[in-house]
Amino acid sequence: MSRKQQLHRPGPQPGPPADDSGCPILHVDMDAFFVSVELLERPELRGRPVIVGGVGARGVVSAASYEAREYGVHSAMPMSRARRLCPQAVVLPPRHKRYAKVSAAVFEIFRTVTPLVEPLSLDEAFLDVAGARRRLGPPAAIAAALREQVREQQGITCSVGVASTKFVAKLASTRCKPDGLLVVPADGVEEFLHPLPVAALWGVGERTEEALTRLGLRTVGQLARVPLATLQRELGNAVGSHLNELSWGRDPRPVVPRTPDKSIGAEETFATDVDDPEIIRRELLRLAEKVGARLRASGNAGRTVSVKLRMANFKTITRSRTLREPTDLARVIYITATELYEGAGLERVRLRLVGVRVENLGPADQAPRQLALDEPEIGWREAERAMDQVAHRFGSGAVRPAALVRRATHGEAEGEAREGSRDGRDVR
DNA sequence: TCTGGGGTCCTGCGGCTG
DNA sequence: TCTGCAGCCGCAGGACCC
Repeated sequence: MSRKQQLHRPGPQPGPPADDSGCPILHVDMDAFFVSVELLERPELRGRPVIVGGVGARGVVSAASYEAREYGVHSAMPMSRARRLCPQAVVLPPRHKRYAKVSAAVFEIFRTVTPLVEPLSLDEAFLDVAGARRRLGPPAAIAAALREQVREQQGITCSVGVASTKFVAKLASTRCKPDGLLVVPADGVEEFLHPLPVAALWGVGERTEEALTRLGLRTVGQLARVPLATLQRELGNAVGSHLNELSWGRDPRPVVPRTPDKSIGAEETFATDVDDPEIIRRELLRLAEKVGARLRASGNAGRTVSVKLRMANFKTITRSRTLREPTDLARVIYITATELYEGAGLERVRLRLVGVRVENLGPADQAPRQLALDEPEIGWREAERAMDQVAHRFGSGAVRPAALVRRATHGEAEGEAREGSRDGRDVR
């Protein structure tokens, strides 16, 4: 579902089985995952162009069926453009909870093979099957069995790349989509990689591709032959050496089942641009509540609060502040975010997006905590935990700060209170 | 054409400190 | 006391990923 999938080409012709003896890494990627899940409940849409994505004025495509892709529709494309390219497409709003449920079931299947499962997103993961060979057979056989189980148990298809490294396995799965399996033998990595366009490499996005094109480099093979020092001079030390390594198929990263979160954030694009500071502040409050609740649910607290402000012309600025102590309290996050917003001097500027993020995370139970002089013994922390419990029992809208419910008390639907702020209307 | 929302990582700069 | 330097940290911006 990524931009990289536009690089997809038909896989190699069937032939004798490839040598998978040096290939313990599997990359499993669900095919058009969000669409596939929707089709489980709407089988009548099979074979038709289907798009899952934001249905608002500023939505983008989250996933497109292969039929829709034939019209040029792809993920991250503005929905307005997608509708123009494929007016007959059926457009469905995303249902992330539903996808998360199917994803969890698929990942359970993965874990019957190996505990070394590294999720990349809801719809893809790396598996290290080196330890499963004696029990389940060679990697290619394990991959085939996995694909079969996912199809049988969940009714959706996936593609699997089998290789010696994560990076090559990922390219292999992209290459054999949809519903495919591709083994890249350890001694065939260069032959596989070098004809590919440079944009196939991890870390080469639009900008880097432009820079490489300016250097006359279009394929991975061409890039591989450029001296390391030249790449580092043109792209920076880290990116230069990273691309040099990848171009030779070198990627020593192991499959890591769980990496701790480094930041937790939330952001919102308004349906129309907003220049009313009161509405912006209310949105910051809503986002701070959301981030605080997610921090507490994950058991984390963070020291750095940052806000993101995107103006009507798409210019984006961020402002951050590091606190003396880590926090997981929405109140602290909100106060800090508001001060950062006010300090940015954008109070009469039209904004299209605001975001709040907390970084420098660590376990909340190990965070030092000093009671402020004016803080009662039972204070905001306890109040917010009580809110968490109410939300857990009755749903996330059951209890909220007064500033976020005023409109609902005027006899309007709760959901509209939020939509109101997104519309840029004054909801005080 | 008109660009979501969740993240990670890198770079450059300036301030602080020993 | 002042200066130069290195290392660290905080901050801001940007590129990239799914």
